[in-house]
Amino acid sequence: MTVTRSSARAKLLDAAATLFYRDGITATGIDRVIAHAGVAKASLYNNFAGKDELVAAYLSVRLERFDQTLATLMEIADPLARIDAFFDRLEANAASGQFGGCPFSRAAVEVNPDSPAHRVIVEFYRRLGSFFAQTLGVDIEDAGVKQLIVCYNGAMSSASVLKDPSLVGAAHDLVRASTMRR
Amino acid sequence: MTVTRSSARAKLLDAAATLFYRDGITATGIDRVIAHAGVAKASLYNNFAGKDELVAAYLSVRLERFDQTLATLMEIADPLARIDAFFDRLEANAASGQFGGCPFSRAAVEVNPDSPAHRVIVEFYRRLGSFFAQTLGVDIEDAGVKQLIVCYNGAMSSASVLKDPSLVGAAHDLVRASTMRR
DNA sequence: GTCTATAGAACGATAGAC
DNA sequence: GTCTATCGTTCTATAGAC
Repeated sequence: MTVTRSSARAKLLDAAATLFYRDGITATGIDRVIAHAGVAKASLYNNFAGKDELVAAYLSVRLERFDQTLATLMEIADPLARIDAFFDRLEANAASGQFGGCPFSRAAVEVNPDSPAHRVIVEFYRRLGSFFAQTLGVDIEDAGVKQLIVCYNGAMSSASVLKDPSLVGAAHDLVRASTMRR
Repeated sequence: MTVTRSSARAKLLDAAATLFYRDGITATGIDRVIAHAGVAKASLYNNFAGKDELVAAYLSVRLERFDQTLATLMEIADPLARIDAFFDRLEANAASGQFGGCPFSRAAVEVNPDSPAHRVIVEFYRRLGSFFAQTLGVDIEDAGVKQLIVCYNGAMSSASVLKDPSLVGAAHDLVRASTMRR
């Protein structure tokens, strides 16, 4: 069995999720990750090619979870109700204690553009745009999609920097009032 | 004249502005800053207490420039035209080659909350909110102000991450269509 | 002399890689 | 655990301006 092997990998991904998101990627050293995971340093390099790959894997886990959320939301038939539910989830997240904004846009500031992590970030925004486009029944290049992306990023960024969850509500109001909903 | 004195400091602030904004703060080492500025390492520590203070000074220069922009915009009497002009400037900036999003929200990801730089970031958002509140003729805690902050952050963040200036235009459309303008 | 500039060595700490 | 590289910082030593 490869129980130990997968366990070390899982513990590392768990520790990475907590530390990279809470303290930042560059500010979090390898030593801190393995200490928090409770594994040996060699276990990291057995499971990942290096820190860059660990960062990419951390974001991939986030992306998977995001996909599941989108799949759940797609079960809502009414487009307007679906978008409402999307921003309701955002508001709930922002109100939670560990909230620190969008993990992908946060990471985008810290990773360099040719990093494997950057590909995951781009993929996240592609899926976000695709979700909005499907819901609005328009092309992904549509202005309405762009407005929703602006509202998402604005909500996450503002609520995070100013530590004020009510800004997500402001973004939600903006979405309700905007032309894209007609 | 104290040409030499102010020159080293100015060169350092110039180099810091370029490198911190383009490559990120943590990714930019002291050695790279002084090499780009063409000054000695001691000159940095003669003019600034350390890297943290240099980062704070870099953001303070940005804040000063932002203040001048706001002062110019305040000369526009009509509130709606003033906000239009604000987002027009954003669009122009985003279309320029060196655009990399809001320097303050970018820095917020990299500096720790008790850093001197963080105080400058908070001050930036205070002045941005104050500008919007004055223009709308409402309190700084008003929902309309929050919506404008969301649009600003959403525009800067989206256009930067996705490298698509048209997202600033989408944010502008959102502002035009929103309830805050009635 | 005093001040600020220069170049560069060297410090301890910590990074990522193996 | 050990390697090497680099981080931010401090210090030595010297040159030029007022």
